[in-house]
Amino acid sequence: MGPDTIHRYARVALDLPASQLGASWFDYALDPQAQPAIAPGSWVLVPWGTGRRVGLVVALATHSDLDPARIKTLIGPLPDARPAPEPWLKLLRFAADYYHRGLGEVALPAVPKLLRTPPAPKARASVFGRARARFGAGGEAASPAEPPEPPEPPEPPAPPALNPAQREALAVLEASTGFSVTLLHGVTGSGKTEVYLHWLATVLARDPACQVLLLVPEIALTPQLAAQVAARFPAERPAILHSDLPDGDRAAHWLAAAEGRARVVIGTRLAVLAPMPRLAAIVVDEEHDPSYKQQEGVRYSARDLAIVAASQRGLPVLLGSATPSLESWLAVRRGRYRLARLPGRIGDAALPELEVLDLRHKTLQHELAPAAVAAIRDTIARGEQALVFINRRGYAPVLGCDQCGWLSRCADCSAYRVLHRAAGAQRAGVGASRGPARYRLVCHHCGGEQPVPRACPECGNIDLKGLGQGTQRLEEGLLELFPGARIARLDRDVASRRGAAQKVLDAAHAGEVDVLVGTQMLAKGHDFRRLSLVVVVDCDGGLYAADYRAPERLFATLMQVSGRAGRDARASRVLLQTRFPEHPLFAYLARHDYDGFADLQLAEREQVGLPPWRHQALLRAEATTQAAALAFLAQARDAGQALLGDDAAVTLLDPVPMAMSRLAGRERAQLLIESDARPPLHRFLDAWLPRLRELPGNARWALDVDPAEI
DNA sequence: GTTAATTGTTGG
DNA sequence: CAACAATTAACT
Repeated sequence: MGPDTIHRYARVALDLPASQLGASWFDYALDPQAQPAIAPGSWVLVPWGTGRRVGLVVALATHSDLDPARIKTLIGPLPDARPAPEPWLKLLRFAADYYHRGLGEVALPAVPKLLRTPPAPKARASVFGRARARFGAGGEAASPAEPPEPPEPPEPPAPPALNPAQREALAVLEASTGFSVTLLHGVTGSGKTEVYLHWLATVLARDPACQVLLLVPEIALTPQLAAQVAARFPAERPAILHSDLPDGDRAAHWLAAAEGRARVVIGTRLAVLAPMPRLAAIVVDEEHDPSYKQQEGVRYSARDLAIVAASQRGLPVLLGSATPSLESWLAVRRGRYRLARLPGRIGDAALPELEVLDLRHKTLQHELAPAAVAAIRDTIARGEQALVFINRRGYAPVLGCDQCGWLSRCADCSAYRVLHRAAGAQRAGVGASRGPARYRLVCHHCGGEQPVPRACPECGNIDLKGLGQGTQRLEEGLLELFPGARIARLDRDVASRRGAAQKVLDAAHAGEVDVLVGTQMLAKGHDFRRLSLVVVVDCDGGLYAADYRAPERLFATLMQVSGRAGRDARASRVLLQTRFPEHPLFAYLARHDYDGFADLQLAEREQVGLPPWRHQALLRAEATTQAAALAFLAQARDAGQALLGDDAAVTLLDPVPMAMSRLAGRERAQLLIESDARPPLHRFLDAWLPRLRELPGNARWALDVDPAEI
């Protein structure tokens, strides 16, 4: 095609499920005279059905295979939007290929809703202008293509001195040029964040216009990190990106990242898909955390995409963790990633003593072993804090009738509805059936709620009992065991009220809490000064679970929650309650021996051919009946096997119902695809997916590459 | 014989 | 995916 080629059509990617649609872009007629501004990477408005949509131009073309009568005319460029930067498009193209989705499905959800909503025809000011004005002063005055004014070299406050291990890690990082992946393996409290900040300071100082990206696993960790960044780099205003941001803020911060005005971007997994034209370095904190894997829509791994982005752009990326993922650990063992270690805690702090409490043949009080009760009592008496960790929120995991065996099953899911005490309700008697208005049954999977039945629906028994322990009941039990102690609870229910979580944390930091009870939320990133005891109520969930990743996750969670103890040089203890004290996981944990545990897990997985040695994709299907879901997958497998012939590079397993086979009234099943190498797997998927569209039946399906939960 | 709910089709 | 049409189920 010469420079004079007349492009009559634009190929536009839209946010539509391309794999089931059979097209990853749509043709629109283009008037070359009227619209010279439209090129690949342009954001445009197009007519779609009765309305209009925002799309991304992926190519221009001289002709279309479509009947010209069906082709509509492109409305025009999206007012005030700047073209998508090429390095960003390159990452999106990779993600679309790798996860087998259309470019539009990847690109459009990566843009804040406010910026990709077609403006009302009579709109006066563009949302882009407003978003620019909202982040930082004066940024919107810069001419479009120009990089932002280089900020004055900041005068950073004297940063804390690094210990030898931190200095060595920093030296490893600073020695890197071009693409490299460094795994920073540092025990809890070893000062990983300080290494991040020192490293980013040198990167930012090298080029006054460059940008850095810091990924964290949880929204709750962003304010803390943003405050640290603001203190260290007073001249920079970090852009914050996560899904809980109000629409206006999200647009403003995203645009500041996209236009290079924000030099430091801090965010959760979705931040990896923010365009950053002058990106120079990436940090992925707690890289092992399962939250980096998106669990709906395009199921990408933000950690993996961060590494791809770094590789495409020739940048260094730093992965930090106390318990690295086995994927990263294997890459270190293979020499693909560098390893830097922080083996000890900073200052005088020692790692806590871990003890396993055998729950068998013990009389428990509120599911606590006598030794745990005694340890909590001693801790309170010394004026120190205890953390009691339990992974189930609510009052009791299930309501049951001991006359006939009835249990509070969810009508729409294969799960039990959890007994919850209503917010604000004070301690109410003992049994759940007393004071019916104070309690309700909640499904943690579909959100369905119902009042507690007055009597057993099966046999009419009045005396229904909450079985087992949740955070609410444990809080109640602790109040009973330690009258007068200040007890605070933190879980998703508490945190759902705006500011409530911060209030609990502030109180804990201020020393106004003796015992903290809670879930995962308490395990991550917090630095409680007076905390000298951690009790894990139940470790057994992950020990013999069906999911092969369960031990890895349990090890990481226990390490993380243990790490809350003894951060200020006090002697500290961690008590792990279990009915399987002989399980090898505990021995590694007690020795703080991540390497030993990881090597053992890797060896086990190699033997049975699981990731990270082999590669997987998962086809999920849902339908009104389990039979329909399974039938769809059986046809899919047959079609796939026909494509494969006797090629053994890819294995299709039998369709099976999912672990949670029924969710929100839909029956779900899955089909696992395995391969020793990625290329044949992806070649197969490319050939296979278009066929699935042709299959009869009304199952909904979606592919998950590198599934996290099986 | 109408309305509501569910399933299917279409979009460039 | 969302809008819309077509078909089926639920009712005074």
